[in-house]
Amino acid sequence: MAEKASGAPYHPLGHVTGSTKYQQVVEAAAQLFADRGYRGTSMRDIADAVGLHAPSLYNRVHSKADVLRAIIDSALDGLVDAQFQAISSTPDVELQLRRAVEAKVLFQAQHPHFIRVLALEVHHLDEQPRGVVTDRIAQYEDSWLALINRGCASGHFRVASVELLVPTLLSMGTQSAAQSALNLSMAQVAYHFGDMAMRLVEPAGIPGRGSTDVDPGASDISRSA
Amino acid sequence: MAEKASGAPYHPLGHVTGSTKYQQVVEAAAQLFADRGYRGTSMRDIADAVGLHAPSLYNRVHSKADVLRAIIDSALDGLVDAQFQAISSTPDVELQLRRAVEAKVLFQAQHPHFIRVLALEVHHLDEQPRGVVTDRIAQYEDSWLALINRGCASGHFRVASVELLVPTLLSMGTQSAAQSALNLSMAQVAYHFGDMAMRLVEPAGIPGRGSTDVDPGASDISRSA
DNA sequence: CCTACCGATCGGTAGG
DNA sequence: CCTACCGATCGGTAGG
Repeated sequence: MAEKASGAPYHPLGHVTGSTKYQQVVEAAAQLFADRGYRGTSMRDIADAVGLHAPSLYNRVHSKADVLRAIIDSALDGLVDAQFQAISSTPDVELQLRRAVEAKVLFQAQHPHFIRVLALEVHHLDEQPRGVVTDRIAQYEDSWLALINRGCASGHFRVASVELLVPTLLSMGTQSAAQSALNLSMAQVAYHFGDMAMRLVEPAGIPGRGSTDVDPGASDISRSA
Repeated sequence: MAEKASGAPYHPLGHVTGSTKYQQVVEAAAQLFADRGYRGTSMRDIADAVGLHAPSLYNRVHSKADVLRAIIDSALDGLVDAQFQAISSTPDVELQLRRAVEAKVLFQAQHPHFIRVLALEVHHLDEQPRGVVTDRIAQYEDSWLALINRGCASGHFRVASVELLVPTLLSMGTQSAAQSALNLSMAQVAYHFGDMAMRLVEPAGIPGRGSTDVDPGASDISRSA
């Protein structure tokens, strides 16, 4: 899926602090894009970060856009893989959800720069590769939707709106800044988010309120503007 | 707080489709920054959007960075105001939380471009104004933390980690794309998110699991990388 | 609010 | 993997 220019072999999840120069370039770019944005980072910035001059970068990559594409593909590879492993690890839908959230939160904590670029910079891709990426993102979100729907169908989950729940689950643990300030391990953070997810799907619902009926007028607040 | 160059009066929440040319500039810039990013948008783009030539923009604003600052201030004004109104509307901490979530989700749905710029482009501000903005964001987040802590102290809420809950609450309804595809009104969407928030704080916890003890090893999943 | 224009920086190429 | 350099575009100014 991702492309490269020279002989460096591509490895989907190989950004565990890369050994090849290509991986070093992609990782340095991910950190810079995450900090300053895609348009706020020049090829000279990336070259400096890996100890090269800007024109020499083009022996490793085809273009700046290809570097962005490699980062986004890598991030998506990790998320999709984590989701696949969580779901295939057990037939228990509750355990699937808990493990899916934990695996996602852990991957996000381990690769915050890639995740941030995926979340913020997709719109800088050209139309064609952007379509491929957004299709893949849609597939990934559908796998979460299907997981929740399975749990609802089997009676293990009860949820007012699957379409509003899934984005909430997907946003969990996205801001790694606050987490690192806590005295919790990544595994503990992941576990807490798993707990929150289970709360959001539990069939018991909210005590003191019998159903999940929609009654928007019950607590409206008069707005100023 | 926000600045302007000419005689246009500044109005904190005045971006209800602006009447003055200054407001038109800020709103057009918000939409462009949200779509293409701050660095991906030129002053010429903004000028085109309001029917001016680029140099004429400087009769309305001091610089491109000032436009970004005005957008971010406006978004923060709206969030802070919504939070203040929700909390001061009732002494009931549960109702405070529900209304705070609803008001926040509603404001986000009404001003998606301003919210997106606030979330994505703060790092393009110069160090001094960025410090002011990040301080204000921290204050805003603290008001959520205090709200949850009040509920926990009074026994109305029970939560495993306030520090991990608050970011989850703050991320609710941030992606307005999925919401608009649903056949729900903004008020209904807000109500659903309010429900989710109440689920996350309810003292009953998760049935079938007695406590909120941390036991990260219970459901670990072997990772590939 | 316009035309004309500036210095700086950008992604990328030439040629070795 | 380097030096030298290109056309394009940027934020912003001059001067009226």
